[in-house]
Amino acid sequence: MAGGVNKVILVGNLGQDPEVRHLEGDKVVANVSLATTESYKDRSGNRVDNTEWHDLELWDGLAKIAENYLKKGSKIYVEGKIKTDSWQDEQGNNRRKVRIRVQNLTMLDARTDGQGSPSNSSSNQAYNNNPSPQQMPAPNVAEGPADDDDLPF
Amino acid sequence: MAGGVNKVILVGNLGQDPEVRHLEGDKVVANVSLATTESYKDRSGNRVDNTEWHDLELWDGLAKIAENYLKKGSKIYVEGKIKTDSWQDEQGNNRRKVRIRVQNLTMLDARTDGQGSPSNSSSNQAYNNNPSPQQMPAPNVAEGPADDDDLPF
Amino acid sequence: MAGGVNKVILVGNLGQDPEVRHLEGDKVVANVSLATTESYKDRSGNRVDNTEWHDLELWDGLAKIAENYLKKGSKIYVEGKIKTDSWQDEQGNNRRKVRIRVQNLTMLDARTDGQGSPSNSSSNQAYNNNPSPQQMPAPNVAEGPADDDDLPF
Amino acid sequence: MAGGVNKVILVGNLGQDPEVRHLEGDKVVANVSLATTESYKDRSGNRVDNTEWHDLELWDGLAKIAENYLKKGSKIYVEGKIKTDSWQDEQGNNRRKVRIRVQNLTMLDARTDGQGSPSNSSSNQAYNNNPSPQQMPAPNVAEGPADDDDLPF
DNA sequence: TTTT
DNA sequence: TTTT
Repeated sequence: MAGGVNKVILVGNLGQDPEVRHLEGDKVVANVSLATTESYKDRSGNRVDNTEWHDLELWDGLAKIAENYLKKGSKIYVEGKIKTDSWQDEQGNNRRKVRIRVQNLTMLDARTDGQGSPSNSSSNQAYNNNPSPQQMPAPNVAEGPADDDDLPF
Repeated sequence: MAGGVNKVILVGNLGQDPEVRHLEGDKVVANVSLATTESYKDRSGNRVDNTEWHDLELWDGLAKIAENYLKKGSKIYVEGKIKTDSWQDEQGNNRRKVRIRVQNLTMLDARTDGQGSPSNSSSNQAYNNNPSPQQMPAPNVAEGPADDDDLPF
Repeated sequence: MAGGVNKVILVGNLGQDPEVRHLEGDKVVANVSLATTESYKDRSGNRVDNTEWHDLELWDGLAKIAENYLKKGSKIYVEGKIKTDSWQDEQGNNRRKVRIRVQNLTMLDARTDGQGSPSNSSSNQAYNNNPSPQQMPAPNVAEGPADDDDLPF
Repeated sequence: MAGGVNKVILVGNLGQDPEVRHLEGDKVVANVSLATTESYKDRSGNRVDNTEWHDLELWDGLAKIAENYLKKGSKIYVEGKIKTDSWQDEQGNNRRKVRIRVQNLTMLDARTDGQGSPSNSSSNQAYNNNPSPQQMPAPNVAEGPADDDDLPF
């Protein structure tokens, strides 16, 4: 035993729409590719962008949030942990893939008009009284069982 | 460009002594393998330990700290960012390796008597010979130029 | 002495325009009031919002960023540390005020057209008048000396 | 509503034994005073220690951990959120107190001999085979209901 | 592959 | 005092 902390905090944009798989037993996984870009000036004073791509894995309630509210370009804050998957490929080589298992997600896009869903702009009234998934993103959601109650309304 | 945050926070123990290389131009790199262990009870009530290994990369002042004060078993707090190195191997395959570039390091071992180590690793010698309580290492060091002043005493 | 970590990570919106003071010797301070809102359902299933207000203190380069780019409503990510100011008030009572000393700031608003503001606050003027793609703000800025170079263009 | 992140990460030492209160309905609260010390050299090259004291509040399972395993001097990692309590004092003045509501706790002391309890040194073997509360701290515990199962053994 |  |  050792105790320990394994925590990742990212703010970035999705490079693609989430890939969501519904598994047996009501399990859901979403895979999300997230870019974090660092911007700095090099010695010559030129601005340089440096982008790191992160493979996120979301389960159950968080996966449903991803499925329903995230898409290519969405900006999110996530908290999670680093997790390395290991396996052997067809040639018998040991392979490893590092992923971020997401434990908390906050959407950072403005929601003034349905986040790119073309129609259905919804007033705040509508948000409180009459939410529907297409209109109302989940601002901050933690990992947990796959109840529909994980959806934020 | 996009702005973004790419932050990792780890608390764990070194699996091995740091590997330190002195490069030309006073540059120093240390590679450190850090274990973070998560402990939980499975459904049958048995305690299960789950260890994740992280490849840390430290430069310059932080690398010297690693060289002089860290060894197998040391417990540390680090803050850094995820960074993927990509290259082609001899067979022409694209390879990727995820590392944590360390930006801040705090030593968490008690320092009362040589961090508990009975024997005489050379780093420990230096550690034990020189310091008096008032001079003991400031266990929290940030990334920066490789001055000797990065050493905490 | 003990080593230690004192880190705060916040994502929220400014409740007011920043208050900026230019001090002697080129020092600049900005005070910013930041709301973080937590949203949950109570037992009766009603959505409840819980807002915490944080007093941020930014110095020099970060203060200039605040002065030039932030205003009431801006959404930001900040990293900093907790810091308690203590003093005696006029009645001789000991008073304490907790502030967040900001060390890193990332702007999270979309920047497509002047950050959504229709009118002409002077900071926004500067923001709108000047920029070409190469000059756009680098939304992620760390604490450091008060050079104009801390401004992201 | 707004989404938002309010996160605090601290590593430090208890200034006093925890103060624990058992409330009706099986609720338990622990108040803990935690010091985080920052160490740096001033312009004259003298080492300066700067200590910040944090008022932590732990509930239920975490409070029991505090009650059973923490004491003056213990080193811990905590994760939590900032939370301001407001009230009126006897003179009718508005008063505010900032506290850290702890959501995660990791004990960082070496466990070689009962964390300062003088006897009962326990090998790792003992840890795996035969743990008893006095010997075996809780390495990493998250906030949750007050089951005895929150105790780590 | 994102974002600006 | 923000935000939705």
